[in-house]
Amino acid sequence: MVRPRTPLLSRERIVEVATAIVDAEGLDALSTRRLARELGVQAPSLYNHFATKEEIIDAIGDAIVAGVDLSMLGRDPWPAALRAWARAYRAAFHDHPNVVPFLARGPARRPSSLCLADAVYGALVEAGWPPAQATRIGAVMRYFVAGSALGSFALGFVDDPALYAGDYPHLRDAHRLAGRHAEVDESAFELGLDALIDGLERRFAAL
Amino acid sequence: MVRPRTPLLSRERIVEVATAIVDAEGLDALSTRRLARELGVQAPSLYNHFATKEEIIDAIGDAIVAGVDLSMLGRDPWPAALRAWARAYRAAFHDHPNVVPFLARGPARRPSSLCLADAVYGALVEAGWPPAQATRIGAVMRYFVAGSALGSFALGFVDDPALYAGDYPHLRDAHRLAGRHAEVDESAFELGLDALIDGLERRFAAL
DNA sequence: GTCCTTAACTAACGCTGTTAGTTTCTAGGA
DNA sequence: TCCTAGAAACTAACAGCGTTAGTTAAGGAC
Repeated sequence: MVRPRTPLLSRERIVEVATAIVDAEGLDALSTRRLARELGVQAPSLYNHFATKEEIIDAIGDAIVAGVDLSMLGRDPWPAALRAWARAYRAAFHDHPNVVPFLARGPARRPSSLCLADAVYGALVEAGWPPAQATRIGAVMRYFVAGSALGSFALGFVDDPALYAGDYPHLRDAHRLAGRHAEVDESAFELGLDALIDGLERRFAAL
Repeated sequence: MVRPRTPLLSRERIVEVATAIVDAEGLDALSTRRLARELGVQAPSLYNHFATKEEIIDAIGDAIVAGVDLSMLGRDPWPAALRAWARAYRAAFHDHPNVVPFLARGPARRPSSLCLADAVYGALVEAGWPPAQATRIGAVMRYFVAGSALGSFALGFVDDPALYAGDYPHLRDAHRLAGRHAEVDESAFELGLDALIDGLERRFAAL
């Protein structure tokens, strides 16, 4: 087959199928040949639409971040806005955990990441935070949300009492965490978010 | 060359050289052939000491986490201990940023990670935190530290005013962040740590 | 109608992690 | 002291990887 009557590929379709593969089987499962096969095409054809495989993953990340709701920023009072936005941010990551290590790494030239940073920073400055502090709060929130999405804390513990019995006296019941990982991770996120915003509000009051 | 009189390889030596490669050139630069070459050996020889390449990276991670100071936990008052430990944890990650995406991912069967979890959880419970809360605080701290080590926030911004001028009204000065990334990331970490522990102390007082 | 660009192709490069099978040395037991 | 088992190196090879070069035909612009 040479140039078909209607194009077989588009950036959108490539990103869509690539996202499905990564979500289902992880970043390592995404190879150019595999992706091309699912698109009904040969691998080198992808290079008509993306310069490198990394650029494809970048586009996946951009699409995910673009889906984060930012409407509360600059509209609601900053503590409530920050809280709601952090939840939306985490939810977006949570739906695509396999992309998080890539997302959180490296410079974010991605347009939607910049848009997000702009909205958060802008909302904080308009609320009365000094610019230098607003920058740092943006960083803190990214640290916390990215860290919480990077991998389940609770799933880090294996459901096998024998593993902990001997050497780790305080982890006697840690094997039970795996079964309740969703609840544990969720409530830990909420606890951290509450404590963080609480601490920030006190600093804001003392400005 | 066949079996030499004294072994050329040992797990320690392999991990040492592998760590140097990853630190200097990133995870992608670590291939079995490259690692073997620097060890003066052929690639398959590595498989006499490790079952897979992943196991080698796991050992790198274990060595890094094993270097984190835990002595303050259970000795100092919990807020001070938590703060000092978080700094030590971050510093360990900071020295090996290329390993963080791997470290923070997946189940931590690594002995030193379990040892660390045991110490943090134990210190909190002994200080008077209810077990369920202690678990969540451990998770929160891992979220925050891992997120902060995963990638520089400030380096996410390129030192080029033109990139932000048009579309991102609040990021007019963002291009200056790159030049001060160490200071910005450090002070953001300290701000977040302060706010977080502040918020936790208030919750502790209200128990 | 001509010409340039686009989007597909085939063939190939050097690299990757890993396995199989071979060889030789070391360590331990009879 | 000899024998054996296992350890630790090797060579050769496999399938798959990302990517490039060069080819071909269709589409759109003048």
